[in-house]
Amino acid sequence: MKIASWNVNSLNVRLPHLLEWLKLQQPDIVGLQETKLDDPRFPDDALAAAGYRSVFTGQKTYNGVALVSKEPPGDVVTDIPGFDHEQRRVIAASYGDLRVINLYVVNGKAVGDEKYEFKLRWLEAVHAWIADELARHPKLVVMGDFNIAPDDRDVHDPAIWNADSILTSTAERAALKRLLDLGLHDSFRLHHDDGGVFSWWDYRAAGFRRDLGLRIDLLLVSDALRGKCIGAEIDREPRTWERPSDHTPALITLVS
DNA sequence: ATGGTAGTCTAACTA
Repeated sequence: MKIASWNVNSLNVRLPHLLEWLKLQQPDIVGLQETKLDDPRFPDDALAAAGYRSVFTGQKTYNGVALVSKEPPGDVVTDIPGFDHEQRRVIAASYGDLRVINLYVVNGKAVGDEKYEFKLRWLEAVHAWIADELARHPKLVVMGDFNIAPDDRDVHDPAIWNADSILTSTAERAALKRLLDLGLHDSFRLHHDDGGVFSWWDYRAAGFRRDLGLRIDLLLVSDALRGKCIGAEIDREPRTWERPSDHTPALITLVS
């Protein structure tokens, strides 16, 4: 089965891209971030017509996450236990014995900013939640826009994206490592050692044309899924389409 | 060093 993560930066604008990509790739499960839609406006009818079930938790203008899938979801969670917050950034669901958590990690704005401090607190809460989920669901995928580039291979210029920069700072990377230390693996790195493969390019300064990107969209797989993850890719194509999201989909292939 | 773009919404915030 194929599982994907895509920050669509407004599902209202990007629905045609999503529908086209579902047709092309036929993924089984897709986690969306930054839908920027409140729940009554979520296009679940259009996705149902394309053969996909949807669960979602959204808000106007900002944030918003969803899971769309060919199989019906169960046991849906839309808040970090003990960390309820108005910002709609997490959704989890079960598909048989597979558990999927979809995250839109806080951006953080700049190192030292109050939003950065919130990012680190939020990641601590997510850590506790994932530890609990993993104890109950050995077959776990944690996907999303992590807003953290794991290491220097994942940035176009390590001099710019350094230990003091947002998305690459020491504390952010340490928080990601703490998640991985629970028994999760960056699926892309199970299959590729090369640098320069990115999932996000800034709209500004012709970032995509110049390939000034970062790899911040990740799918983490648990120990129990590690051997079943037979492929991990980033599909650059949707980023080449007209009026694209600034992110492009990341995906994995799992065998049962 | 600055500003560059996009989305939501028409002012300013977020990324």
